[in-house]
Amino acid sequence: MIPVLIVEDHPLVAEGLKSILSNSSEFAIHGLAVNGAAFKQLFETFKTGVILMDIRLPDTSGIELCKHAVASGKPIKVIALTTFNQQYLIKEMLDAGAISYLLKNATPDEIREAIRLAGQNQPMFSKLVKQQINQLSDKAIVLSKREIEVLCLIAQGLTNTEIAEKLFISQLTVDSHRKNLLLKTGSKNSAALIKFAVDEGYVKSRND
Amino acid sequence: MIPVLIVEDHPLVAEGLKSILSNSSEFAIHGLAVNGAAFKQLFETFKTGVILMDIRLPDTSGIELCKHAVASGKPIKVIALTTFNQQYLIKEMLDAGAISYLLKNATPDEIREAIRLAGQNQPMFSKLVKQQINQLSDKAIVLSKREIEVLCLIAQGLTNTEIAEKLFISQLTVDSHRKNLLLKTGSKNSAALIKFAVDEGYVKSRND
DNA sequence: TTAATTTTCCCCTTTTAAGGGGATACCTAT
DNA sequence: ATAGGTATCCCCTTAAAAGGGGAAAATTAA
Repeated sequence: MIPVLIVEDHPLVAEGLKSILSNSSEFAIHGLAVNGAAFKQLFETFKTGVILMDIRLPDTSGIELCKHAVASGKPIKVIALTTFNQQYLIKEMLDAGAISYLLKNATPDEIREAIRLAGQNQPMFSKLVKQQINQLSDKAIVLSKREIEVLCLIAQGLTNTEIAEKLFISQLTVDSHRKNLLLKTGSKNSAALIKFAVDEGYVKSRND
Repeated sequence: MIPVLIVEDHPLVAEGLKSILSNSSEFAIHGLAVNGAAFKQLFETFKTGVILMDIRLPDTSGIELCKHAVASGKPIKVIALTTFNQQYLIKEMLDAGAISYLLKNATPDEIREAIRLAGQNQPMFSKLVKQQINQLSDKAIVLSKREIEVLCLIAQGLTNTEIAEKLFISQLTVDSHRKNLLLKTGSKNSAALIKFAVDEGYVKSRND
């Protein structure tokens, strides 16, 4: 019996997970956390096993919770289970110590298999996630903290002058950041840049 | 027993739906369609009842399927069940004849209640969807076909000149469309415009 | 303590977008 | 038939972004 802790705020998905795991005697559901606070409480009594971790949560991020879990030193494995297949998030999640990364369109079989594998310390990734990871090693687009900061302000419609005022730096500096953003992301202009930013998860869409 | 037809391509969500409906003797699951083709086939033998309809599907849109179902003249009710709460999609779906619109973070109780109500020809909407509908009547932002066309090309990074060439119209016309887009959406510049466009579902994000 | 990267700042020119107008032809639905 | 919106095209000016450099501090990592 592999103990499983589910972190998932969507009732329907949580229900689906419970359903596909409870039919088998292989897995023992330790509990369901619908937010970060609930997770931390449930995690205290979780000695070993696999954590199915959603990333976008009401009060915090699955990335933070993953770090928290890994830092505890307990023999646990974290499997990310989310709708987002952005390089950015995948990298953060793996850096945080997750062993596997599945998309929410995964089949029940895939999820069960991922849990089994995690128990044997073996990773598993959705097909699309694998592609992203391959591209990661190839020529990863790495934006600096400041660049992401500027990017988000651009997405809000601020001009370089306004951004400069907001960040207490010269407009010329913002100009540079903007130019580097276009260069790094390969975008032709602001419009394409923002499209890219939303696609890659640098700027959150209202629907994410 | 209310017959229910589920149209849902995410296995986990489908599993969740089956689980919350099969525990009760109130509902009879007629079948699960994971795409438009499967739906049309299952729908042929579906005489009456409620359809839980996802919007984004692999081969088609739930909006089209909803129109198809309503056009059949059968005594059926369509409930939209999706992650998207964009005004644009809500309007399209309701225009297509859906009676209710729920978001995928709905609770099992809410979903069961929505099905019951639909059986009595009564609508039900998620809280956030209600807000969107209220705003719809207030001051709906309605973009014309051509404007949406231009908007998508702007999101791809094309300049007005390039868009003009592509659409075989004058650059000045594209200029006008762009100005109207900024005006209608209340955006200050292209960056904010594209952010808005993705948020509202006019431009599809890779993750939608 | 180097080396590498990031952040900061500056020069220049050209292109594009934004902001302010207006106007005509074309659908489409009442 | 006429009104409302759409789509088209045109004028003007100013503001902002894009594209091309370069370079000195400040961090951060090796």
